[in-house]
Amino acid sequence: MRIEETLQNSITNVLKQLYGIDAEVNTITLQKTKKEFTGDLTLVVFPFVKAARKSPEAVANEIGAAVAENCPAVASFNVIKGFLNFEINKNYWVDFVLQNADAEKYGFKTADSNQAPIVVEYSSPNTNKPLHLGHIRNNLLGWSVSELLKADGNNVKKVNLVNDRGIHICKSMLAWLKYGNGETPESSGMKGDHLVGKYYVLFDKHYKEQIKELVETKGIDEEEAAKTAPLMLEAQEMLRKWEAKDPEVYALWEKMNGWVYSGFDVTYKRLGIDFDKIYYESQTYLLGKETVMKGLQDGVLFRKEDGSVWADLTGDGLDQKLLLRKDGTSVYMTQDLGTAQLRQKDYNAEKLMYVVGNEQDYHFTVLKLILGKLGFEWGKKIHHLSYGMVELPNGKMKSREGTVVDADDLIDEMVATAEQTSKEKGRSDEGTDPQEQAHLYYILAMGALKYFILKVDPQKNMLFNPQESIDFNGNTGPFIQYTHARIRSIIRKSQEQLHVDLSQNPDTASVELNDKEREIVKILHDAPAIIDQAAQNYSPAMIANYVYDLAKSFNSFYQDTPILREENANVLKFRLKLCDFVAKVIKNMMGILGIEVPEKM
RNA sequence: GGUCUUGUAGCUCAGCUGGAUAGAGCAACUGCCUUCUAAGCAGUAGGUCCUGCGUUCGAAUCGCAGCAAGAUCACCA
Repeated sequence: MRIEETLQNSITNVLKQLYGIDAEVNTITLQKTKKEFTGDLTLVVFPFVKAARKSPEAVANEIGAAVAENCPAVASFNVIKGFLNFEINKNYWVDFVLQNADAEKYGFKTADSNQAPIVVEYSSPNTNKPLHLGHIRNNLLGWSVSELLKADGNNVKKVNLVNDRGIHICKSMLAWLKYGNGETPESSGMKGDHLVGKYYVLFDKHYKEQIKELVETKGIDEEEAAKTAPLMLEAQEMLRKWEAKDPEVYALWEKMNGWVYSGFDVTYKRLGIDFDKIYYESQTYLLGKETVMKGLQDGVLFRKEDGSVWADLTGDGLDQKLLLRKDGTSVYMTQDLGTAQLRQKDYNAEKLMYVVGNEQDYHFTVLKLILGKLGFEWGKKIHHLSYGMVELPNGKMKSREGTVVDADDLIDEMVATAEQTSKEKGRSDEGTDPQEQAHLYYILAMGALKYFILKVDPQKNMLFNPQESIDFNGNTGPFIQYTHARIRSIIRKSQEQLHVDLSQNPDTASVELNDKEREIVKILHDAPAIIDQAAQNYSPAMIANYVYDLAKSFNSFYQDTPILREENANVLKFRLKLCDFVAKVIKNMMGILGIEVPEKM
């Protein structure tokens, strides 16, 4: 039994015996004893002093004495004001290490693949432009939360919904037809998504020129000009043709989307993210339309005079929401009604999770409400994992102002920085395979980037300053990767030079724990609770902060405690076991973040 | 204007369901490589936890009000 549980039980009994207090076991909360006091776990006794009718110190002393009496694992206790600090027997910690050090995934639960899955949608790109830093946060978060939920024992399915249809892609297509001269990714050497993005920008440029011209020559206002500019009319015409499945338009659409997909694939691969299933909006929006029509028939929705279809949410304190335009075409909400159903049908999910920015909070409130009105009970299972925006020092990224941080560029820069940093440290040792070297730079770069993004609480907006490249020192991914590499180096040497047999446990009689070791052991001991907590909060940031604490404590220990130079064979072996345990937990926790850890660096 | 989110050191962030003297990293300043990898360690300095009121034995944490920033309230997605 874990020590917290043992103590909780004992304390519950003691409270009953001493004061007749009936406390639920799980209401007894123990906290970690602060560093400046001696002890491992602390009980705050203030909640019981009233019922006990004694001073906090007296209560703490009485409880402490009784618990120490009953629990062999308690080595001693001390009382400071109303705080009862228990010191746990060294044997408990030592045994804990030896019993768990060899576990491949300490603290991880295994998922039952038969249970209803949590379906996590993330990424959800538009196919008209390449991915940028905002998408990076979404992708890393969605992937990592999925892994986190798996680690906590859930069956998880990762899905992507590609927004492949609509006026935006028509704009790129039109511009390519007009100004592209048949340019392809092959002919230009450009990544497909960037090539298509280039024409999206080009459309906007020419479109703006047309508007300006219209305003100047015809004297109409800008709003009117925007609606009547020939390019816009052509784009809309193209969309109509697309919906009518005009063969030429359709073929072009497939060709250009194909370019984008292969471009995305490269970026996804570099980011290390993947999906179990990919949905395409072009294949789901019709179901949304049908659903709306049915809702209309059932009288849940209503039609306005102009023919548009709406949901009335005024009874829920919200507004009316458009679901079908007067010309019968669908909007964003319409297709989301379709995809949600399809997904529910495909997976019969326990939870439908959407990793989408907080700018769409309103959309998801409405989506759930409308699904409920349409009679879909499972609408309640939708959970919008809402995360904050990535901001630049001068505010939000704006594609029109050219302040977008491109995903591919950023990754390239990170890799270059990693290589440069590595060389400055004189770590580009000769003799190593260049491919291995390149892989190291890549995982360090991605480690820095991923950690930088994931360590921030998802809910909060975060700031990225392109001027100051992401750090490799301090509270960073590479710091943790470095710690891992150091440990692996020690383990290697213990095998190659000292031939220590780690498959046998040491005799623990002579093993004592110094403060640093005890600190590390306690952090390791927390791993299961941290995974649990992080999963409940959908927060990879909690994992990031945990693994940083662990690495930091290890480095402090490493600095002043000899490991390979330890002469007592049992102590040596115990320390190696502890090191190995730390390395594994670092590796596994970083794995949840999607960060690889190197054997050497 | 309504709704939602955020506000902690110069900067970037932790601080979990209320608990002891609010913690890290970066930047600044001091030390430590002949010893297991210095991408490290040890230390100094840096705080009106946005403000006020309330709840509580106890509030950065909970409630209310205010201030500030952001998002949203589209026949965009």
